[in-house]
Amino acid sequence: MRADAKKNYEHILAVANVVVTKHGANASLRDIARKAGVGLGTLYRHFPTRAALLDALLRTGFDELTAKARELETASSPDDALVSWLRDVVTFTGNYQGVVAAMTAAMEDTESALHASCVTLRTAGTRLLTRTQAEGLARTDMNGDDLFSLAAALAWLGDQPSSAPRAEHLFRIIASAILSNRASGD
Amino acid sequence: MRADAKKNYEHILAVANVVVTKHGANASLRDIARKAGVGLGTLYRHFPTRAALLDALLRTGFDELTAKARELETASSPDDALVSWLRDVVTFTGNYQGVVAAMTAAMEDTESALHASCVTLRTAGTRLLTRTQAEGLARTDMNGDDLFSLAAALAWLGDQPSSAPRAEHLFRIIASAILSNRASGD
DNA sequence: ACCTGAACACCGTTCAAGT
DNA sequence: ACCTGAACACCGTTCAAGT
Repeated sequence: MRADAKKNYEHILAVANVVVTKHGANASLRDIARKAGVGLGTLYRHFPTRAALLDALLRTGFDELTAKARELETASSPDDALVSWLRDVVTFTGNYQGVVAAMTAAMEDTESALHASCVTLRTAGTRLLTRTQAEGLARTDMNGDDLFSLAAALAWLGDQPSSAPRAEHLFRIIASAILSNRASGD
Repeated sequence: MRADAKKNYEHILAVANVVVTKHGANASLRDIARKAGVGLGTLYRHFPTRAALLDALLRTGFDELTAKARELETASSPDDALVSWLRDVVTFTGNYQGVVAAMTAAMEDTESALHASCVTLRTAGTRLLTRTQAEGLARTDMNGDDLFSLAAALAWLGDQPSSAPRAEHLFRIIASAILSNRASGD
């Protein structure tokens, strides 16, 4: 990558971080290009899709969450590790309003630039869940997809002004559901 | 209302039902007007906001859900009534992709044309929840807002292709969390 | 009273033309 | 190689002009 191109890339990303933090994952790309003082085509050259931009924006955070999962795997009891990590995931994605919808969409679309990151995240969660289940501390009728879905739902609730005030409480309700070690109960 | 106006009103609503069912709650209003063979201003005259259109579209269903809640209150055991009603709410809103976001927004915005319907729905749910709690069959650290949030989250999950296949399973997980009669668990 | 559609200010996306 | 911004096909919303 040429030096000037790299500079543009970095600058667009920095501006995007500000704009997306403020206006959410559906922020105007035109607006980002404008604020970055760059042509609209330049933004598209570096980030051919919105998912590509979001992935570049979130990858550092995703990597940190993956690393965190590994630490927790040895440092904490299984149930504490799972809940603590889940909280981190929800908190992080909650920083970017609307990003969780992009993530659930990317989960299904293997062509999405966000796909790999989401799969990595799900894998990390699955490991923590499996470990907790093995100790009989989490319900066994759940898999990593369910965990990802519940995390996404909690993040989405955090985006809704009507639910946000009780987000922590809703988190605890769902966390307790995961940790109840019953078989598929109805 | 003049006869021709009424006819337009009804026809727009019928077309909107088709379009919103197919393309979701954010469907193009222009498209609806076009397909209804009506000027764009006519649509805005009858439905000044998107929320007003959605409310007109959903009110029948909301009324049915409210009536259903009353029936269940006398016909079923508290826990069965609550879960059965919750499932109906989730199923109904799940028919219109994206409508649940409009509902959570309307919950906070007293000026929204959807506000009253959402409050009515929440009230119906609160009654079923309170009754279940009184019998010691639902966790007591929850209120009607939480129930509404959890219903919304489940409906939202149903809209996400990555979660939809396990929507029923996720429903059961959350339903079981509501029905676990423990105090505020950590 | 009610309807129409042009007008305005925005989008996302593409691509010829420039350096 | 990379950048620019006009062009295209869409939006939501308003409102003067028509019937």
